[in-house]
Amino acid sequence: MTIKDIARLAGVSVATVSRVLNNKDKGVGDGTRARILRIIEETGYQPSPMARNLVLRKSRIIGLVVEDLQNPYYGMLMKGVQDGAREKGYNIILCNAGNSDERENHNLDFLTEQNVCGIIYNSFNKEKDFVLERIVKNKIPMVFVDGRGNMKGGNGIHVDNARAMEELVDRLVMAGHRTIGCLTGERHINSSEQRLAGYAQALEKNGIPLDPRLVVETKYLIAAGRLGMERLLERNIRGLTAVVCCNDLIAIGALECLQDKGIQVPEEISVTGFDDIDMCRHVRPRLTTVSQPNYDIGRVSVEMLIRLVEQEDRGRVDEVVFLPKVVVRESARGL
Amino acid sequence: MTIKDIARLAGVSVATVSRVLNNKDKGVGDGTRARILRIIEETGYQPSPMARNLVLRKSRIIGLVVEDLQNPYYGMLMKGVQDGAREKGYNIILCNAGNSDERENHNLDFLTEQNVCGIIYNSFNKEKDFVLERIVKNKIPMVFVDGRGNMKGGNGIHVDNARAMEELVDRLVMAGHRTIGCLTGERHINSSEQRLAGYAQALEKNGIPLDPRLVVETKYLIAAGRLGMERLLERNIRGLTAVVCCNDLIAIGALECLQDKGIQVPEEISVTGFDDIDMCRHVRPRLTTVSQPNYDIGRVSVEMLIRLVEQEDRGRVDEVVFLPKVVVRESARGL
DNA sequence: CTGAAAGCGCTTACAG
DNA sequence: CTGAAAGCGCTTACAG
Repeated sequence: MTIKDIARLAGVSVATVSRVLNNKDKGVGDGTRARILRIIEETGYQPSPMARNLVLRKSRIIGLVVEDLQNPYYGMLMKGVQDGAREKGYNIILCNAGNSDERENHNLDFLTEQNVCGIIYNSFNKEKDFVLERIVKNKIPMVFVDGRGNMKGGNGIHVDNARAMEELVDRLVMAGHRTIGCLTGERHINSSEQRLAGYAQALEKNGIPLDPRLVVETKYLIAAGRLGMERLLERNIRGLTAVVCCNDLIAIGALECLQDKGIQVPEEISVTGFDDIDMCRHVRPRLTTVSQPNYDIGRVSVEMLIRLVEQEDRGRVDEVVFLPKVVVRESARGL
Repeated sequence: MTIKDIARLAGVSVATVSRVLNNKDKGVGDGTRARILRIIEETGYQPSPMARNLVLRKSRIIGLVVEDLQNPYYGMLMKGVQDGAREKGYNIILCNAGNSDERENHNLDFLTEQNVCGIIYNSFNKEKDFVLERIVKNKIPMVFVDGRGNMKGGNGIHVDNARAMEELVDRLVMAGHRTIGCLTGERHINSSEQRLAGYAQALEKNGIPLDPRLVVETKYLIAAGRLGMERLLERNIRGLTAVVCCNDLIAIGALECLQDKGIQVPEEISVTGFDDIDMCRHVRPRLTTVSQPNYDIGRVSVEMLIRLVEQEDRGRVDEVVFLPKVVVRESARGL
């Protein structure tokens, strides 16, 4: 069943069918239009996206690159992106950024080969500027999710990581904590860097000097968080009563480490996370953390991208900033 | 950069370029081939998948339908499917089956409209036979993952849920448990039904009559597991020392319920899950469960599907059965 | 071994 | 308002 069949059935030319299909060019007689519509309905005809895309010289496929499919944080984001995309008739190709440049290059090859019409990039990692360059060179519209603040040339959704972390630490200080550790992700991960910056700002604001021994760099993984906490503990810092973690996975690892050592949370040490993944509600003590509207972030980013793709006004730079909010549960004392 | 440009640059016809691109029809002079290859290399030319698919009348897009994107169980599965697909140059369109028929129909519309070359279906739900019918009618090759045993006409990967659950319950009985509850998922979910069957078989095998009050139907969700456990407890069944759950989410809910009521796990009641999601290792006590090779399941299913798609021998029915294995952790006494 | 030509299913100026 | 025709970038008989 092709457009030709419909044309034949309706006794018109394919051009006319195409016109009603595209609903533009109002110039189609009401009678003709109705007849064609009825036939399309009856036959269940669906135009071939391949042919259409070929002539339009663009696909309706969006590339979505995330740092780690396994990170539960991405569930909602993906769902938001998908729902938004589907509503407008777009598809998603999902890519795992992983940690290697090779994989990253492979992803980009794949995406351009598939002729994606745009890319949503959520793996911002300062070491990966070559990615940015490649995409920009290819002139593929893109939106960065949670990239760094000054993504010149790219539109973006940002989460004000620094401010949220600052608020969290501020509240900790209000609650009487003075010696607060910080377990970060890898240095090249933007979100981690920003959260660390927020931590530093809060201390400064409260006139507490930042002791570098308080911060230890780990990775966004439970096992790494565990190790990080161990290392922090080994430093034997006097008066340590709280540690903020740059994501939930790290915090959960920290929790486990503390528990293994018989250190009470939050009585002896308070622990906080960031992201509010599902697990936060199910570990004990329940994790106090910072939540971001991930579903919305996903949705807004596709919408932004589609607007970009369809309007072709690629010059404009949009920016939407979300402010995450602190979710108080049980793992931090005094909040 | 199109095939025409390459042809011009190489001083040959597009037909020849196409031949070397497709690497078939050995009939291309060695010199010519080398020259063309070099030019392709130099220019970084990539053939348009749209054009190619149009003439070949098939896409290289695979539809992957899963029951619930949010269920952490799917992470690895998806990864396996993706890796397998990408290796062969296929794309994935991911769909959430959700619970409504409407959504399901919408998914199918979307997938056929996108002209997927095949479907991997992992949402088997007996109430959804209409889905099966639609797909079969459209003659789209598909493989069922963990569907029911007798998926006539469809190839499939099966997990021997019944046998694994039987083994688990068997071991529980060996360990001295005689009164074992069972928290199932919804009745129309195949995996749940099969796991329940395994439970029943183990009891029978051990000569323990099945008390229907011991089984309560819940859903594959933490909150539902909690409620289910509550209901089971309300029945005040004497001598209840263990409860097996048809998935990990339910088990985690059960754990929480028990904990709320101050009932010790596993000292007073043993609890087991199924699936071995990440969280199992991070709840306390760590959850004893049954693990499936999800990554492999994903990989094998794409490979199966691609073979099906490419060989066009759609008559043949393949079947691969995986046997999940029990993972002993802390939540069950005596294993 | 290689090329000219038709065709995949659509869209869109260009005429009328 | 409607149609004939060219063209999107490829593949594949059919000739030679």
